[in-house]
Amino acid sequence: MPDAQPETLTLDRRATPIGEVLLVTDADGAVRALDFADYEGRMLRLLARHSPGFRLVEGQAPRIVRTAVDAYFGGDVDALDGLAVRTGGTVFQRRVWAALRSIPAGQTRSYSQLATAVGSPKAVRAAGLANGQNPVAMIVPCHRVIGANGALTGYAGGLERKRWLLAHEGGAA
Amino acid sequence: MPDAQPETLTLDRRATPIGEVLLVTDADGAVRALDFADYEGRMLRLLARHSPGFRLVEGQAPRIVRTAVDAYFGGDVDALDGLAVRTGGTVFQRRVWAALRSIPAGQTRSYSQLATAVGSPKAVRAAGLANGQNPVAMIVPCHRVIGANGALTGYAGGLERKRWLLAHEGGAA
DNA sequence: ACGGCAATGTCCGAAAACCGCGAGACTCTG
DNA sequence: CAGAGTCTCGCGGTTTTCGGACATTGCCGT
Repeated sequence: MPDAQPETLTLDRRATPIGEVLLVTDADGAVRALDFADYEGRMLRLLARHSPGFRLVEGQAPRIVRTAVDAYFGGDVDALDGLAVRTGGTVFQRRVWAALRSIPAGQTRSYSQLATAVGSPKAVRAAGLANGQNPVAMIVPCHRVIGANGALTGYAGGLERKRWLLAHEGGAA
Repeated sequence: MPDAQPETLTLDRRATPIGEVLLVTDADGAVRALDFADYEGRMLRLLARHSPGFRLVEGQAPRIVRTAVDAYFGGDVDALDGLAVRTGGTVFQRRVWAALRSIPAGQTRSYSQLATAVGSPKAVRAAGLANGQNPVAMIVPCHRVIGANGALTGYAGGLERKRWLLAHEGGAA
């Protein structure tokens, strides 16, 4: 009488200039989560919300993912564009995350522009909130959203890293 | 820029003596849901709770599953015992559902016995509720639980069917 | 015998709180 | 007066919280 087996996800760890990152991928090679090692708790919480009842085993992420991450930090700032991600979340959240992926490296948007892009021009704060709940940092570039006045306002991994990422991508800021 | 692809599940429909049943299986061949066609809404709701963000396509369930279902209705009442199921749910619910699978065809248990079996002898009502939220009818035999006085008390697919199933399994009742 | 009640884990709906914002009004300096 | 800080408030989706309801049963008082 075989019974329910939870889904198995792979947890990889990679060193980067801004600290170790955690990289969770599924059986299809899609990225389920990406976060900095010092926010492991937060990542697991988001992961649990999107994929209830999963099981995490340490291991290597698919080569295509690993090389893309390394290439990004190596200077090829568009390297993450082709990676497949898989997340749960509400309709609104997915719209926000999809909109994020269409912001090219080196550019930024304001929260207001983001809200407008998903069709709810007045849901500015909600957009900010959805932004912060993105489980897949960097690949879904939530760091490219800043305040209307140019201030960096907030980042789940710490403003230091947001600043570093934007500088790395060579934007005006 | 590929984006989140929801998990794809297969929906099969099979005719039985007590009406058409819906049969949802995943890529691993595990049964995610099984319910009667006239309760499709309820099934989708449970499915959504356990596997948020899935996509359903009509198709055939794996042969091993189809033949088992047919064999069960054909008279081999133990045919479903070997099938793998996969569900979400809380710890308590999973314990209840696991306990259900250990009730042999042709036998029944009371809600009280069920609660005792999962280690919470006083959670009788809770056990009943968990019973009713079983997404995989028949394979997880929630119909084999009846009132302490022998009454059939309730069944998500209708008491008619509960009665039919118990008679089909040849129990004393 | 019959009716009422307590115990238990979870879901459901409603209401309230929470924010990675932004615009406009206000103050306070040079 | 210009300009930069500060404060206040409205915005809207999500999360949290809370109060019921339930596929029961055994006990207690009448």
